[in-house]
Amino acid sequence: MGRKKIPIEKIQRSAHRQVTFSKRRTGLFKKASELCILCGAEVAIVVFSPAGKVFSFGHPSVESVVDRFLNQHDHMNHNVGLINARIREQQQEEYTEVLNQLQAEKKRGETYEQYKKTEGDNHQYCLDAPMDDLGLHELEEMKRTLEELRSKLHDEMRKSNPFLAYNHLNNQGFGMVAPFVGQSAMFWWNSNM
Amino acid sequence: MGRKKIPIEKIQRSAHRQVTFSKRRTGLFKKASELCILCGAEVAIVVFSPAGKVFSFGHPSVESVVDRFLNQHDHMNHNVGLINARIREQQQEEYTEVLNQLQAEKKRGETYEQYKKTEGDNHQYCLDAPMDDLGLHELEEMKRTLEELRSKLHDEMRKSNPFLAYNHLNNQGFGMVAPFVGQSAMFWWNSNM
DNA sequence: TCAGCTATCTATAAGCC
DNA sequence: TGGCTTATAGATAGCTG
Repeated sequence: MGRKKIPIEKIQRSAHRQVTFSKRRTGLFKKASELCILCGAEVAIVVFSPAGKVFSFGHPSVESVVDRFLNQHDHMNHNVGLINARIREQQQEEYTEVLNQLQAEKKRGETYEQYKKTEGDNHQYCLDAPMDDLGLHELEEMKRTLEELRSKLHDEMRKSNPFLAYNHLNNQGFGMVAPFVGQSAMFWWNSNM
Repeated sequence: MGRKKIPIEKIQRSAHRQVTFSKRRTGLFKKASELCILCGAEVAIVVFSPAGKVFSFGHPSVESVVDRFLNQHDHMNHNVGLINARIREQQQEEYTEVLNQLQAEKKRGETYEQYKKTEGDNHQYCLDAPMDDLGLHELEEMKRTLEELRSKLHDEMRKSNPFLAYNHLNNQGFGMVAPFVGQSAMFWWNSNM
């Protein structure tokens, strides 16, 4: 692709190889995200550069997909894996985020604008709204909203109520999205797990 | 790509979506293999179709790459976990004190008993239930439930999956009740707080 | 390193079997 | 389903600043 066709064999020049690695890795992740959006697939990608640097892409997260792959017959591990996966979603490699931002900027408008209009500018989302149809843009926006909200709450709690601030720092409770519950994302916990 | 440009959003027609999924999955794996060959990278990809069918690509193998990924995350996050544990310890004292203050503020009511009856003894709570009427007792019960859950999960994870156990010990996630959000209590978590 | 810039090359959306 | 074909959209190799 590009100015010349190159043979599919190891690129000898190190600098050249590094550039190609970056570009193609980005392209690979973009393709993966499109596959997720277009087809509703779940995808996890882990890439190690020759230098040993790691990059990953995951939807809904690397861990959830990998765990499902490794433990398809173990429901306990599956559920626990999902919990942890959701918790760690925000630790995604920069690529996922950057990619989403890029897409958000490029594709801003259309569906997203409509969606935002109906939601208004209050940046409030109903958490039990159907999630299936939300695309990356919306999810990204929602994530930002949650982060903002969390930040505000954190500050608010600290100055108004030490107990809540404590909870924030210390409680071990789990919040989890249970995507398998149905069309709605719901937050729940259960002591019998 | 192709005859027409299509928007990157979920394809509605099922048959069409299935075709696109197959084609793009093939393309994704091809891109991945080229990345491996051209740049000497290690790549693992796991894909679940909406129907739940799994496909994977790995070089040298999915397992080797995933293992490397998981181990690396363990190491990276280990220290963070230690720090957090210490923070929690330091907050313990304050928590106890403030809890007493909270007790003074909260009133108990029959609502709790009714609520508990309808829920039965399974210790399962639906988080989108109205929370406004929950008093201190209820909150404490919830807290105990969460602590039990955490403990069980911890044990379970330790014996079943060192990686997950790691996650549990170190995750920064939290569940919290946000009484001011509205009539529903919502849980969320965040790995960065 | 790092971000554009195109000329080219590849992937693929629609069709058609 | 699963291949082909073809017209286009998208990815990217080689360069440049």
